[in-house]
Amino acid sequence: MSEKTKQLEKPRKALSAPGLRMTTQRILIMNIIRHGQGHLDADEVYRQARRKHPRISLSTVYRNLHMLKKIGLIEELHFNEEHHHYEIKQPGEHHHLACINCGTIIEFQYPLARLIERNVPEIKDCKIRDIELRMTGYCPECRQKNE
Amino acid sequence: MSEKTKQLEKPRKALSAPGLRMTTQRILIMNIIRHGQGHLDADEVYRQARRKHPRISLSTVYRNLHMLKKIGLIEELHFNEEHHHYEIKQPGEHHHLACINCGTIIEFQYPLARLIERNVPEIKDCKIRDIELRMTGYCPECRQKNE
DNA sequence: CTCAGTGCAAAAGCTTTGCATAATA
DNA sequence: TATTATGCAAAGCTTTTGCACTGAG
Repeated sequence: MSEKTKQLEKPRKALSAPGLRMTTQRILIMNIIRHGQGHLDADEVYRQARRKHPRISLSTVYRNLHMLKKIGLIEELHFNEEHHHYEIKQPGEHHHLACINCGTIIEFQYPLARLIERNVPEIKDCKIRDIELRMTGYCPECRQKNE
Repeated sequence: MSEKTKQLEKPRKALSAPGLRMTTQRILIMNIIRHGQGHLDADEVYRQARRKHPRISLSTVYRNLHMLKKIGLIEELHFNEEHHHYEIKQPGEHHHLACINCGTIIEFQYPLARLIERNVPEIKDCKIRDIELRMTGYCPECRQKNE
């Protein structure tokens, strides 16, 4: 529940949290990522940012990526490439794991489709439309009891 | 089919391919990865290798990781961490995508379970037992026709 | 004997950090 | 005005590359 509450926080609200400041650089970076379709790595964000704000520095980009990730506004993805890619965290694919001991359903979001499209050679040239992942196993509690 | 044939090639055979040489370093690295449970990054392989072969160099490790990956003996995994991890490529999870236009089934292997266990906060403390991924979409041919 | 592979050291990327300055709340 | 955030430059890591030498086939 607290997980969900966290995810529903609005960007504006999150960026106005005590101790945070809405600088032009931060807003710019946030907007670039918002329109970036999840394709952007740090350097790409930097290059786009410089078009609007030539004096921005790479370290500012990195610091903001870390910060935005930390407060949950963006997500860091790891594809088959060398660098991290960033995208706005948003409700998307929705998967679940069912505990075979107590029946609990654990839900989570994760952009598996994109990861698979980029990471699995056999799928690289395909277009994924629907994706559904089903897992069974043990929830944290039942796992402990089992061990 | 040729995909399958490729995957069934024995390590020994693959390592004896024309133009390749079975050096002690290469065999050592291969064995370390084989026993590494998929937890090893380049530096870890290097440190373990030095215990048996103190004069081995990091570049040899990197060059062999690339080479072994290229000939399909090991797999490079990208988890939520900074570095790549390597493991022996072996038949494991088996997933598929069904083309909604022509019905073709595209099969592929990918260690999704491990990736999810390491990458998804909600699942980190769970134990996955079964995993099944179903996807629908367009195979490369039908995708082209559609565009 | 040949040429793929190795070790070493240097270079190349990408990311992080220290510090003085600028800007927000 | 009190801090947070920035820009710059330098440092840190991981990974790659050039080159002469070694060793497998």
